Amino acid sequence: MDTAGVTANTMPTGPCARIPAGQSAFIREILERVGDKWTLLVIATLQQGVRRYSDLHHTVPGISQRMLTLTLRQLVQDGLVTRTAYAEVPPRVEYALTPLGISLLDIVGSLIDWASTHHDEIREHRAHAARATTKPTPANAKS
Amino acid sequence: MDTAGVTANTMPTGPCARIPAGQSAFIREILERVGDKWTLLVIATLQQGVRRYSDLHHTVPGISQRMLTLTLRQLVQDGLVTRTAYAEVPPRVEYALTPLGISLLDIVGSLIDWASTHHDEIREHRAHAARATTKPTPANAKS
DNA sequence: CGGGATCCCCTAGGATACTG
DNA sequence: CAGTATCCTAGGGGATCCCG
Repeated sequence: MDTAGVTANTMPTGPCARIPAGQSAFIREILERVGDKWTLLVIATLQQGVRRYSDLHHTVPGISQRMLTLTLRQLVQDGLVTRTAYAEVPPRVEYALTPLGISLLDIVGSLIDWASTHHDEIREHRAHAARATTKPTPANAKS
Repeated sequence: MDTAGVTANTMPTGPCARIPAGQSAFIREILERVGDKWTLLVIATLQQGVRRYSDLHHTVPGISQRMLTLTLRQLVQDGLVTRTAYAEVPPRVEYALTPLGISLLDIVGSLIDWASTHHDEIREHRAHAARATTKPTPANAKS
């Protein structure tokens, strides 16, 4: 039974409530930052502490040098990660999260949490989906 | 293997600690679900309550019919949104968040919060980026 | 009104090779 | 070791037309 909204869906007075227009910019921003294929994985790996390039390269499963470099560069540029290069004979470069990066990690944690909690539920839905389109009128047939 | 971990790497016996391998799957899953261009925007719009197709179409700025349809279909299939079609003369279809969708909205809220809090900070970093590569401070080594 | 079907373009991102 | 440069493809996603 859906009928009534779970959390009082009564918003007839205005076209917007909290997220639209103004906030869509933020959503865009977030997606451009962490919505790509590797950023979150790299950040998640860096949560364990300082990591070297080659270290990350084979810790993050399946990432190419190119993508690792690009991802790291963007993260550094955004101030989420620090890059420390040591001018040694065998070059050594270390990457680490900044406080800002760590603060993001917290949110990501929630996201992972959510996914691990509900992913059975979602998979189940996907499974026997393509079923009812939630017909409101059982008496009225529509193919 | 590495020197000293920042946050007590209590995982010396294995190559992975907490996020890698096992969790990367979840990250992947999340990104495939909400990492695309429109999903979060649609969900955010639906937080205001039941919405019709055409309603969404011009509430979400810049979305095409195609993308709206595809996004909604995926959301319905994943059980995040319900689709209710009324067999009327002028067709009417309403979309609404399921409890599952609402639970996700909560997390997204945190994400938006994070973005709105730190986006100045990030923009500032991006601005005068391309600067120092965080040299290991010749006078003092990194902590 | 609420989509489905098509065409087409653009860019994220993989593979490979080279350099300091 | 830690990248950079280049080439190339899959598919995300816009525009357009059509249909029930």
